[in-house]
Amino acid sequence: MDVPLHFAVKTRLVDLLERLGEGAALPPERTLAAEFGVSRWTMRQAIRELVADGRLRARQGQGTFVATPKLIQPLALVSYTEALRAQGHEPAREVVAFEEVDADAELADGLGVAVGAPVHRLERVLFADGQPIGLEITYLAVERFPTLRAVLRPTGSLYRCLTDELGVRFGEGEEVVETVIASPREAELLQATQSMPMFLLHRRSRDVDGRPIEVVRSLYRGDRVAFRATLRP
Amino acid sequence: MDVPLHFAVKTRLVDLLERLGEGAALPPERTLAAEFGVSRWTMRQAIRELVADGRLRARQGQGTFVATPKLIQPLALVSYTEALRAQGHEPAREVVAFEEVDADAELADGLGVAVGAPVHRLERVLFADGQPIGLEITYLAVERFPTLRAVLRPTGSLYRCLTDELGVRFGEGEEVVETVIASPREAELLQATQSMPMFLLHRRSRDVDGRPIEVVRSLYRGDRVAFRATLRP
DNA sequence: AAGTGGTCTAGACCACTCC
DNA sequence: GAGTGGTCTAGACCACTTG
Repeated sequence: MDVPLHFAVKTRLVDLLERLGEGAALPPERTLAAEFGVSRWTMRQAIRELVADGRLRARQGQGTFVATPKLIQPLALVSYTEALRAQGHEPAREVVAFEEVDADAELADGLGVAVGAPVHRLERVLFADGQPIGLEITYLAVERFPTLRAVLRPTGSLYRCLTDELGVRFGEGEEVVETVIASPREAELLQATQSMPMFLLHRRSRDVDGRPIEVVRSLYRGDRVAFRATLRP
Repeated sequence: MDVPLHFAVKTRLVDLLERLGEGAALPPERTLAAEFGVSRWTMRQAIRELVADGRLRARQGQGTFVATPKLIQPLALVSYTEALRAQGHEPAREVVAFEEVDADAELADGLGVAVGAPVHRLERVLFADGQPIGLEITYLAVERFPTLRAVLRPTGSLYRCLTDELGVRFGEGEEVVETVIASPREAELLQATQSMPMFLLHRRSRDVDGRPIEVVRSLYRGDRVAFRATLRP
């Protein structure tokens, strides 16, 4: 046995799902395990990896299906709404929380306020074509944007609100991208399988005068999303 | 049982590894499972996630240890050598393969050559402080760089060779970043646990005149690496 | 009620490292 | 040889969706 059994199974499953079309249903795990002559654990390990790779989608109580390609999002200071529309997808948002919190050391540093200063905390689930793909938590200083709660339509574009109504001119930002495993709460909000790899993005953006605008922590489903960055020397 | 048992175990393990210092050894899986009153499978699931998150490192035959923080690499058209040195780490490379292949449709498109044209294929493992963190496969057109094999020192910087010796002036590039699960071969080359989440990067870069330079496919260990991008509006 | 994927157990054997 | 993590089995029960 050169490679692990579950990987051989994975390879055979790839053949199978390429013969089936996009959206097609796979046979049940138990049936596949019996057909392949492996235990259900081994079959599930193979399926689990294909789900993480974005090749399959598993839905409890329904079955396992061949997935559609990943969505590619730009890594840039642009509106989620416009970026998605530009690619022919339908964006939507759902507000999970919109509250005021006290800045901890990291937030204070990123927003240029004192530790303990009031900070807007806006947590939203991002949808593409009706499916949840990301969870975004945005922090903005209350001191700088005191009217935000009054001006922002929760289902509208935050970037549009900031630029059009509050006169913000975005300058430069930086984003750190890493992979993490989703927590149960995060997986539930994103309607994703638990323990799946996700992107964790940490963003700090500034306006054209170099003043801090926002600190953003976002979580995107690794099985549904990829990012495109423009590189410079 | 609100959250899955393995997640509760994971939470308790985080407490434990924060009490232990960086580099400290954890008790064996079987011992921990007994202490926590769970099966070894459940304990392994929790440990597996912490390894994927970059909090633990498991070494077969040795034990499990508290990991060091992730390395942050720039998403930019810069030399791996210089980027790593700038952060106080020691870069190294190991050539896995350096051969000529025929361009398939995707390579031909990315390199601006005809399908079937000869293409350099340089596959290297990237190290930081002696540990493998990435696997990089670079494709360059033989037509454009006929002397590459003669000029490039395999353990040296490709970017330095291209700019200093072959007169290339890098312009702009684009990189698509996604998460994937490592194959057994890839995991072995990177001395990583199998089935771990990794970054898959697809890069195309051009010179200042807009001519294609290279197509790069890289795989970075998700448990050891994060990326930093500079954002523009 | 039946069938699906999701979690978990107990136990086995293998591969590797160190003594 | 002893002890470690890595893979795999057989079987159980739970949670969810659809008829």
